[in-house]
Order: sequence, then structure tokens, then C-alpha cells
Amino acid sequence: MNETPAGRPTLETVARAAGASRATVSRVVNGSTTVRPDVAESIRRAIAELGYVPNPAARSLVTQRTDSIALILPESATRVFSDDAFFPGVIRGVGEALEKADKQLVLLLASTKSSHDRILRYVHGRTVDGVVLASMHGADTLPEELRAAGVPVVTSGRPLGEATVPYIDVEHASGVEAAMRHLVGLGRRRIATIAGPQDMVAGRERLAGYLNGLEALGAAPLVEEGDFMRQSGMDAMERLLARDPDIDGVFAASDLMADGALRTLRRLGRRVPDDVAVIGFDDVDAARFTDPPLTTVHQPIHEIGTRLAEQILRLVEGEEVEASVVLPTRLVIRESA
Amino acid sequence: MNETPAGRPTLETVARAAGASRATVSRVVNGSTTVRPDVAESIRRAIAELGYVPNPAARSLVTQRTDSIALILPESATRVFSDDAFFPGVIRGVGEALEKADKQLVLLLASTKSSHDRILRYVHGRTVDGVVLASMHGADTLPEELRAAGVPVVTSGRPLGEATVPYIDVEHASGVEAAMRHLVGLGRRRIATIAGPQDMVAGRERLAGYLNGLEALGAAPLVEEGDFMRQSGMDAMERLLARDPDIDGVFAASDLMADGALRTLRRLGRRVPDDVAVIGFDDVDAARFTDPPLTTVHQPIHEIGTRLAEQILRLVEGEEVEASVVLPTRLVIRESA
DNA sequence: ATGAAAGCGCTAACAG
DNA sequence: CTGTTAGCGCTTTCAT
Repeated sequence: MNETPAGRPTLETVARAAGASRATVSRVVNGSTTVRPDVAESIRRAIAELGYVPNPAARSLVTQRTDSIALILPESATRVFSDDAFFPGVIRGVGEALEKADKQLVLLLASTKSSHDRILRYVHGRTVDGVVLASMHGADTLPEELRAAGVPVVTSGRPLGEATVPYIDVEHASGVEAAMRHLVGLGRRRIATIAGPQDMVAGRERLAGYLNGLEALGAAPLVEEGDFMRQSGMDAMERLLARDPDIDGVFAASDLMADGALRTLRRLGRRVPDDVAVIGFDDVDAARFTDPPLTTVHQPIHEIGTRLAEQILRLVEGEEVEASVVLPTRLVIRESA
Repeated sequence: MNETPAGRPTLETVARAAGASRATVSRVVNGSTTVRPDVAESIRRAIAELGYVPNPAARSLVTQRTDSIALILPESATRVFSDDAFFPGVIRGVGEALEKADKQLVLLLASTKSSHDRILRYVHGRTVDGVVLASMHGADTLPEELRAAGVPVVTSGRPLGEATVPYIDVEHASGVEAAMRHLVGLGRRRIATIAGPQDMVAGRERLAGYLNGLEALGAAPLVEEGDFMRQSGMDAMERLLARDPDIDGVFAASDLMADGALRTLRRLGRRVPDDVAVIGFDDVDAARFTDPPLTTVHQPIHEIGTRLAEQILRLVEGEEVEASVVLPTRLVIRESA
């Protein structure tokens, strides 16, 4: 007969096996309560026996939902990826939270220029219900374009310029200010900073925190810029010392750069913290293992991820969300300061 | 009239605007060459003006393809995630390669037991064309289940037990053997190892390499196990020294554990490499920054990713692939040995 | 409580 | 080279 057993079972297959209609099977699959218990039961049995799994494409076509959320990591994010625990941490946080909501995480790596367009197409195609953007660089036009596309979006880190989309960020400046107060309280008077890239909000705000903190001292700022990675911290520290050999305190805008600074200081014969006290930012795992262990400003990386997920899920449901959520940071004091 | 301007434009909208049929528009969208140039041109214009983007769900429904590939990171993988550069590196490699092929990367984090089922459903639903599995633990039944589900799959790391799916791996044992030869060549005679978890192939094979290398020496093995993370390396080194204070060489199965060993050795007054030579495995970024810089066995993490992508793309196209690809490792000599 | 029927947006024969 | 016609597998009124 026409009993093609080939292919994966569809609603129709199940319906026939259970002696019901497609509609009723669909109701059972989607947990409708308006199905007679015994009928539902036999349908469930048929589903199990046939190993039926709904076809998400067919479902999306009619529901206009995909139950998946994109996490976009643009440009530099992927560069930093390899030696930084920030993005992995965010990914975990977002992933776990989405999993609880039974949503899928779709990772879009925006490494090249061309991928920018691909992403836009992808999002436009409504392959995802919403977007979490790890926006980093000021020049990034993606947040705007996504908003214009009418896709729910929330970004990690306040966008540079005016924030037109909701975001999750941490209290960069006040965390740094706490670090500065700590240094000053330690009696440090010649405090330099290794700043992050100034086209990223994190870089700017941490520098602002340093400058604010310095005001209390009435001292001149001493700034060298790095790229958040270790090597740049080593180099910046060397330039700093060349500019002023009497530096007795350093705030580095990332733990990796702080670790780099520690190395340069040691190499140039400075003892930490006796000669120079050092404080970092991030509180990544590696900070506990520097020599000496790094005093640092802790930021709740995992929570950033869960909050991002929470917000985007709300937005996708059409609910309102706060324009911004700013999570606290706190100073973790270890032996380097 | 019935000119509802609402909603996103569909093929039909474009067809009407360009005075053609849906089929022809579809041809243009999909780059068919059998369309008269001027017609194609006007269709393209209409597409641009209307901002038409194909609906992937509708397309998948008929083509049975989704043009996306899942990368599954099971259990421990996500745990290690935070302080290890391996998975981020693989993700980047896979992501970049897929991007070139215009495929999407869907990241599935299998953190909990329940997610195992979710993943199976997801894959069964054919939301992805193929799966790249970062299989790690011996007990993992996922490779089998996926194969049984008839989904193209390739794993990162040879599965424990018999390999039923194609995999990409590196030459663990021979890399370690090179490390052992180096140690022996340095005159080391009391060589211990900090092994990785023995329910992972990487852990086992690196231990096998150590044992092989030791044979040349005719010496008794000295083994403590860690979990690839830094803290476990610190602890294992301490146990090792307690068992034999005369150890003069150490092979650690990961750079992170090697770094841990370095710290314990320093704390206990051993000079590296004068008293004890240390070699790690992985060649992560951090290995260049340990004190002293770590001699280590390099594995091409990024290439593992690109190879994985390459293989799964082949499989999805229905082509044959080698049952296994094993990439070379090489010893990178730095000051710790 | 259940079924019939329509249709989501697209591709793929098949004619012409 | 182009249009017509059939669905892909599912949800969802609307009847019954």
C-alpha cells in the first residue's frame, strides 16, 4: 500500500497510529488540557513508540517564534576570547539561564566585516526571537541596526554614545574609586593607571574612576593605555616606570594587564606591594594565582550573563524592562596591595 | 483595498512589486542563472527596496536543511570553560570555518543532566544539519545516541571505547614522549607526572605517553592525578614531593596544572629548572607567562576547530570523511625545562 | 472534546 | 526562460 514507513514520523503519522486527528495530536504535544485523558494517553504512547519529534521549522513557520536567542560577540570580543575569562563566563551565564527557559543559545561570532552583514541577515530572517549583544567598541553600529530591525535586543555593557537599547553593566567607576581609596589609604601618593582601550565603555569608565579617585590626592594623572591583555600590561608598566620611577601604586583596568604589570615590576626590581601596590579589575580566576595574588575589583561575570538572559526573555515576551541594570562591583583585597 | 502593507515582505510581495512570479523571485534569491538579466535586475531592486529577507523556517521546511551546525559542549567542558583556553579556542576555530561556509554555529551547553535530553530533542528535531561534539568523558553516551539518530556527527577527541564516529584529535602520547625524551636528555632521572582525569582520553593518553617515556629509563612511575585545573596541579605537586622529595622532573598533563606545580615547587624551595624541570601540555597563552616560562607540548587548538568544521561540512554534504584525523603536537622549549 | 480546512513562506518539479 | 501547481509539517480558527 501507500504505507511509506520512510522518513521521520510527522503529526499525521502519529495521528493515524493513535486514531486521532492532527489537531488533537498537536494539542497533546503542546500540552493543551482540553483533550480527553485516555485519548491523550494513547497519543502519548504513539508518540513514544514512533519516536516523534516536532519539526521546529514547521512550527516556527506558523507561530513566528523560534525559541532561540542569539548571543553576538563582535570583533574584538573574539580576539580577547582566548586569554580572558570574561566572555566564556558570560556565555555560560546566558546559556544556563536560557536553558532553564527552554530556549536555545545561538552563538554568532562576528569576527570579520562580512560577518556583520551575515548577522544582520540572520537576525532579519527571524531565526532568533531576540539578541544579546556583547557590544564593545564605540564604533559599533550593530545595536542601532538591530533595534531598527525591530528585534528585541539587550547589550552587555553600556553602549558608547546614547544608549538606545537596554543594557546590563557593572559599576566600573565606583569599583575603581574603591580601589583608589584603598591605595591612598595605604599611603600611596604616586598612583599610575594602565587604562583599557578608550573606544570601549569599560576602558573609559575605569579610567574615569581612576581620575576621580586621583582628585582626592590632587596629584597629576599618570596614564598608559593597554588592550586588556597581559602583554600590553607588561609594556605599559615599563613606559610608566620610564616616565616616573617613583610610582608607588598602580591601578590596571584588567587583571591580565595587572598581571603583566606585576611581571614588569618584578623584572625591574620593584617589590610588590612594598615598593609598588597593584590593583586589577575583573577578578578572573587567574587573579588568585598571580605573584603575589592580585587585589582586584570583582565583577559578577556569571550574573551579567544570567541578567542578560532574563532581560531578553522578558523583551521577547513583550514585557517592559528597565533601560539599564548596573550590577555592583567590590574590591577583593589580596597581597598585591 | 487588500494591500496590507503590514508584516515583513514575502516572496509574494516581491513578486508582485517586480511583476514576476514567486518562482522567478525564488530563483533570483537563490542565484539561479536561468533568469533573464533585466528581470533579475528588477527583482533585485524590488528586494532591496522592500528589504526582503527570506524566511529560513519556510525554506528549511521544504529543503530539509537548516544551514546550521551545533557545537555541543558537554558537562565538564563547561566547568573547565572558565580558566582554560581550549574550548574558547575550539569555538573560534569552528565558528570561523563555518562562517566561511555560510553556516551558522549553534552552541549547545550541556551543563546538566536534563540538558542531555533537550539536546537530543533539539538534534532530533533537525534544527541543525550536523553536530560537532566536544566529547570528553568516557561515560558519555551522546556520540552513540546522535549516531543512532542518524545525524552527521564528528567529535573533538577520540571517544573512549571504540570510536563509532569520526573524530579529530591530536597526538597526545607522542607529544608527551618527546617531552619525556627532553627531560631524560637533560639528565633527569626521577620524573613524576601530574596526570589528567582518567575518564578522559586526553588524560589517559598523556599518561600513556609518560609511562612509555619512562620505560626508556627503567624507572618506577610516580603519578598523581589532577583535573587539568591549576589548583589540582598545586595539590598534586605537593603529594608528589611528599612521596619522593628527590623528584627532578615533572610532566604535567596540562599547562594549568604545570603552572600549579611551578608554584608549589617554588613555595617548597625548589628551583626550576635547576632542581626540578617542568613540562606542561597545551601551549595555552598563559604558558608563556608562567615563572619561568613553561616548556610545553603544543597542540593546534585553532586547527582542531577548523578541522572539525571541515569534517562536519563534508558529512552534511553526504561526502565520506576519514574515520579520524590526528594532528601533530610538538614540544615548545622554554625556561622551565 | 475533536476534526476539517486553511495557510505560514518557501522550493521544486513540470509544463509551456 | 518563466509561471503554475503542489506540498514541506505544523498550528489555529471554526464548526460540530
